[in-house]
Amino acid sequence: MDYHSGGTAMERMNLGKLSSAVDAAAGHSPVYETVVNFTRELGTTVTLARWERADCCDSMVESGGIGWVLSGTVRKSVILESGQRRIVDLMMRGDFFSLQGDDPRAFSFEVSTDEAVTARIAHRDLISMPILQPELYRFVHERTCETISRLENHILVQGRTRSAQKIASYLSLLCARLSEEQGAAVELPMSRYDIADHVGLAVETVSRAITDLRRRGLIELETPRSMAICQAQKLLADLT
Amino acid sequence: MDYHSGGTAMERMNLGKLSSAVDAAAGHSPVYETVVNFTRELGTTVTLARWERADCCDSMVESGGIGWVLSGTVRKSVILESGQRRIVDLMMRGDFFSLQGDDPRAFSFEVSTDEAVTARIAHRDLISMPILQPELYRFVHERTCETISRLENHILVQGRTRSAQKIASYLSLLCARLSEEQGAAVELPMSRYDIADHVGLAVETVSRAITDLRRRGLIELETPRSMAICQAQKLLADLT
DNA sequence: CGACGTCTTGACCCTTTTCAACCTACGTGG
DNA sequence: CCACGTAGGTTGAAAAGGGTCAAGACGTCG
Repeated sequence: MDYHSGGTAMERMNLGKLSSAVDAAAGHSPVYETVVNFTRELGTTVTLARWERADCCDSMVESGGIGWVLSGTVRKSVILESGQRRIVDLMMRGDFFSLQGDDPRAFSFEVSTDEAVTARIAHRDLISMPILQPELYRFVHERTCETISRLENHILVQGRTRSAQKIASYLSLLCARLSEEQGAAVELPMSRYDIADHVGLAVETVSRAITDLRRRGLIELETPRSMAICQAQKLLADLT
Repeated sequence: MDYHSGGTAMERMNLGKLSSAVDAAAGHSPVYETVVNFTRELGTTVTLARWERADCCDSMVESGGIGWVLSGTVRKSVILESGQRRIVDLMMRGDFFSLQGDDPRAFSFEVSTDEAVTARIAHRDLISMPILQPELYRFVHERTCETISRLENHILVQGRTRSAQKIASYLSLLCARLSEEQGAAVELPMSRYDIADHVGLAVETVSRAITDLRRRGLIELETPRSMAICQAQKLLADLT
């Protein structure tokens, strides 16, 4: 077990503790189970870390390699020269992401839920993996392709020209990832500001679009953060 | 050598012919050399195909796996319910992309240059690769991560709020990928319509933005398709 | 309580979309 | 050879949409 040091408010974890972290993530999905198994099988190669809300996980990036999320939500963002923040990706339970230490774009990773547990393999360990653990390396590749799909989906969302379309398709995808059951209320792991910085709209526009969808009865908001999709088909179809 | 059948206007190729296809792609980059070597080393596992302008390369997708471009430009796109086309990714010499036969999003691949040469490994061969050819599989993973970077870059471009910013950052990235030398004139592998469908703007807005950049002296257009960036720094800095 | 962050709403202005026209290059067929 | 159609590109004017600025509501935490 490799104990990583240098995290800000991060708590070091070992594989024994993994179980509790995993149990905390309610509503296991089949894919998520395979990710947990993958993490266990890696043994000492993997580095676990537990983070709290708003923690900056930049210490992960240094050694390169790949990372994934076991619980909670982590966002990948960058600050532009203008001072604006852009969120590039949003990683939730089971999602993988690449860690490139030498990336000139200088992305940073932050936790947006109360807590989050991440795992990672350093670049040096990834190098020897195809020979030592070919099965596991294959799994890495599959998950990496899934990351590509996730990004492609987001490109399709961002490609929408009208704000209501953007928000509708964005929320559809987000809710589908957050909960298997259709129509269930989900706790959004991000603020309106986060959504705005992710889809490329002004906060006010995001707020207006969400209010609009609520008035039309396509979604329901118990609190601003707790959302349920009422008519999944219509939500997408109406706003073509 | 696996001869692929079922391509539309595709010409079957073998590895011997690869050399001529590769030589045709002028201005080799170090990364591209490694991709060519990778292709050669794969031997009979790889399937090559030569396509002509506007060819639809959907036959590639069926067997799943991964593909990459040896010369020319291929775009990955999808038709929305509304009939609009959205271009999700643009692959050029050396770029990899994932092929998922069972993808419900039903992407299609088209050649946008006079000709293009692609290579691919079927899913079934990819499965046995980590054990049989661990070195090469590692290379696949690296290139896949590069694909993630490419998509992330595009998400950043799409996140820009003003059209001049979008087009400026889009063209900067595009020209950097097309030519190593700064300020050289490049032949754009896509029409204004393609650009519009890729960044999420109306064609007219794209045309106006480009004209605007030309008037300001940031870019030069010999023909609408032949473009040179005059002031790379300023092109990006001005439009923050 | 007051300060703060989050979310919402309103009014106004600017940008982009839309619709229309026009231009050029190119290929086809009379 | 020229007329014609088509595809790609550009430009203009009106309409719609989103950004910006300003203000206020709400909950939480010290």
